[in-house]
Amino acid sequence: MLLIESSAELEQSQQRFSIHSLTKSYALARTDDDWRARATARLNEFFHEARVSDLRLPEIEAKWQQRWETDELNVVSEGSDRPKWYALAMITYPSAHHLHIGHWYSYAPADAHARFMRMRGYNVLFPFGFDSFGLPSENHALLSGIHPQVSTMQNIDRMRQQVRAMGGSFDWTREIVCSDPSYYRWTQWIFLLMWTRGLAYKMMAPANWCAGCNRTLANEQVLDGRCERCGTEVTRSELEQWYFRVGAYADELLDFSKVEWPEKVIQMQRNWIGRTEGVELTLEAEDGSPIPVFTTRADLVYGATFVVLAPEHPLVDKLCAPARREEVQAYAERARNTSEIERASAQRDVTGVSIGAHAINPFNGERLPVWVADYILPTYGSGAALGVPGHDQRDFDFAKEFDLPTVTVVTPPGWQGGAMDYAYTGPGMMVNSGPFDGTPSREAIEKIIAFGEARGFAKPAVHYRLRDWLISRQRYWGAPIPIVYCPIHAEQSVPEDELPVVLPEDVEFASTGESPLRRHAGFLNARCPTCGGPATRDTDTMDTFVDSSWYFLRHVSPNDDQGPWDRGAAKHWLPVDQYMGGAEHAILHLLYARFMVKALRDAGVLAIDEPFTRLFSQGLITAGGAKLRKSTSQAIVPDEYVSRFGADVLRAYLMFLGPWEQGGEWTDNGVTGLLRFARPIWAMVQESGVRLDEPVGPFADGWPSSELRQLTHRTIASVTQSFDRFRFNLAVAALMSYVRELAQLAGDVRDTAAWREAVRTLLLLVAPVMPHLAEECWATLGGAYSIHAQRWPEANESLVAVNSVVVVVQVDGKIRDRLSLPVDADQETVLAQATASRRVTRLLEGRRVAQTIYVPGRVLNFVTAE
RNA sequence: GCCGGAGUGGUGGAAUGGCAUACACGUUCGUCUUAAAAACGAAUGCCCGAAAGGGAUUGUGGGUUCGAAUCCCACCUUCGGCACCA
Repeated sequence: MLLIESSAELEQSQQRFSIHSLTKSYALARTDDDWRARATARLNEFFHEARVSDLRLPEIEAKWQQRWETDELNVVSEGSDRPKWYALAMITYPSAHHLHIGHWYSYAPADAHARFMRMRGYNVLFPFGFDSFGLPSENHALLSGIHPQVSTMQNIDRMRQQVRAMGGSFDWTREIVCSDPSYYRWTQWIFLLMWTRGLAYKMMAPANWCAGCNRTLANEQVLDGRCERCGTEVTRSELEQWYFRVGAYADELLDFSKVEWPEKVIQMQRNWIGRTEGVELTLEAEDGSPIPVFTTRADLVYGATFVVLAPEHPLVDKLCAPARREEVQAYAERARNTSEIERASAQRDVTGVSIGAHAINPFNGERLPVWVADYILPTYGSGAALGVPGHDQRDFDFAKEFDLPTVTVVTPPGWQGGAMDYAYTGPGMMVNSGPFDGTPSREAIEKIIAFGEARGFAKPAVHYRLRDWLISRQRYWGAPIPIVYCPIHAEQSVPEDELPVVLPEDVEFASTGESPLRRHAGFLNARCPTCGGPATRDTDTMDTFVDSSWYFLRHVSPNDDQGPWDRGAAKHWLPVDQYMGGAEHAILHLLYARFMVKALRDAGVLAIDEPFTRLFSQGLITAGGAKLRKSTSQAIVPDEYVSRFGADVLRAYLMFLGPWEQGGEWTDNGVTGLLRFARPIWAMVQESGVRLDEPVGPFADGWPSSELRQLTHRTIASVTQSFDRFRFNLAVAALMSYVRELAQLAGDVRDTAAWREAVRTLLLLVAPVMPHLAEECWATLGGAYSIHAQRWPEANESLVAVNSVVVVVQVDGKIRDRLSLPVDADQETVLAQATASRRVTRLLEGRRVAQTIYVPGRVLNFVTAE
């Protein structure tokens, strides 16, 4: 007989329990028909009672919400000696007039997890904030005439109420509102710090302009050539704008060794940063001007037959032959005016113009014609590229269109030396490459770089797709950029003690969308901090992503007026231990926040490297297949469900829908199932006869006590593990099974210690999911207030351990019987029982058993010959 | 085109090398009711069968293994990210 697992592995496998095996073992061992029938009859009666008991969750919820608030139950204590846990759900944008089901989907599980961590003994900081600057409020003001300040604060009030009604255990004393001067004062302070350190700079550059919103956009805010907010085609316009030098941190931003994030998010950030290693070659134009070109394929340099510059390239003008000037300028003009979306959609249309100049390939001295073409982007690399039509499809198409020669320098498989009808991009042997002929192309890359480096026309170079973060917005409702312009002293920062630069309230919104700051004399006119003479303020405000890239730092000391955060508090609380939020912020917000933290660290005002140690990226909830976005306000209003079923039921339902990271489709089909879960808990508690202020007492041996205790402790293990892994759906499922089994057992175990333990445990395990119901039941049974301040139950390992197993008997891999055996049954016993099975012997009759496989505690497989 | 995730009953989902379909929703029948609703109970993935029982089954096709939803290869579908990026 072949024993698959060693005994050490067996031991391990017995201790290690999967959620599935626990679920399976829920079924009580006692299953004789007689007992089952009686239990069922009792159950019937009991659930009938449950109906009568008339659980009124909305009333209970209001009561406890009030009490928790009065008692400041959720206010975190600074002096605790418990380990700290900073849990944070992504800051909310209060553009909608109310919370929709998507907000609930984000906050309910986050809240449950924070509650779980509190009960596990952590001192949990769990604050809430509003990312309240931004375009929608301003656009709303244009239509309604209501000042953004007013509408924003109204929205915030409403949302605050709703979050409370949800039973969120947020610490409201640490709330922040980004549009409050006490907050944006420090946003401005951070801006100036960046400015001082050269990380904020002003530059004239083509910027993404959205005519719909009347503002510039960061690259990250342009989706498929359109504005992420209003869908208007983005055009490029030459503007002087403020940038944050994110690029300076590109390499460090690629280092994820200090975070435990989902691989998917890390991958997306890597893509976005887009680091490419290559080599920069310097070609020389015939007039002596150096033309740097970037390439990742140094092995192809001998295959270059032309050079292409971006239409915007500064050398175009200088090198252009007089005869071609007119045509080239027209082409460049056209390219500039072509929006991104057109440039992308005109996919295979190859366009370009020769500028009538030549550059020398330093490797072989060949004269290469110089062209401009819009497939070369001014912002990537040096804005110039070698055209290698033999080995690059775009170059190939280009050469074909304009009759430029093609040279093969890397042999394709089976190449006979003829002309190719496509570009070969794979590896091969070097040919037509002077001294490098016969070298495998992969090796040639390094050799050619070394060759060029030794002669001074090549140097290794790294390029990034990531570009600096454009933060200027030509709008009113944002944090003003604290810079003034003096005719004598030019750009000057507003002195720290004059911060914040406050947004004037008496403004008129122009229907054009032009920022009212530009025409507000009181705001515009300032004084030069150096000479005291008249100066003009910068009228741009900062991108709202600036506000949200540091708010988690402010939460540690939200009312500090000496600095953006208190050093001691920051040292204690940071970084955020568990960050939770939508996958749609995987790039923008998370990347900016990481950049900000690194920049602040290097400025010496912060001592952490990463803002968020753990990240949970939750999925989107959809309705009718469409995204529930704040912009498409076809929102489902949760308040209705709250008043009908109770917040606890809605919370539990959202957690039960499926894995949190996957998101899901909203339907109200299954809500009643969760009501059917809540009601028996309530009814059972009423009938339980348990007093929580009395000791549990000594446990009895034997049925039903020991059975019930096993059930209880396996449930503890399973629910705990599920919370740890953010599998809220499984936690709820385990609790549903537990309730059912308890109801069946109730009649047999009343007045036993095991029963008292079970009821107590049930309430504790339910508390994170249905905090109000749990608190109410806890109080009903005389438990010490509050259940949410109790310790999470510990699973007793010896009760969790499985003591009897079902061994599956297979014949040729097909299951033919199941044997119920003690967990320590030896092989002989198992084999004897298996061979005694009629179903097995029948199949083995007349066949020879060639091999017997036994996996202890799991499976016995008879493999027959022929 | 490149990178990554996903595909399991009528539906949401569970199981990550060893009992496929836990837990729910829905459906059918039943209890209660004058009736309906609600509530509760029983049955319920598919095919054959009155039943006992048997068979096929985790997007498709192949492979590895005593054993595959799970690992490998190819393909299909779908979602997300990147994309004239040199």
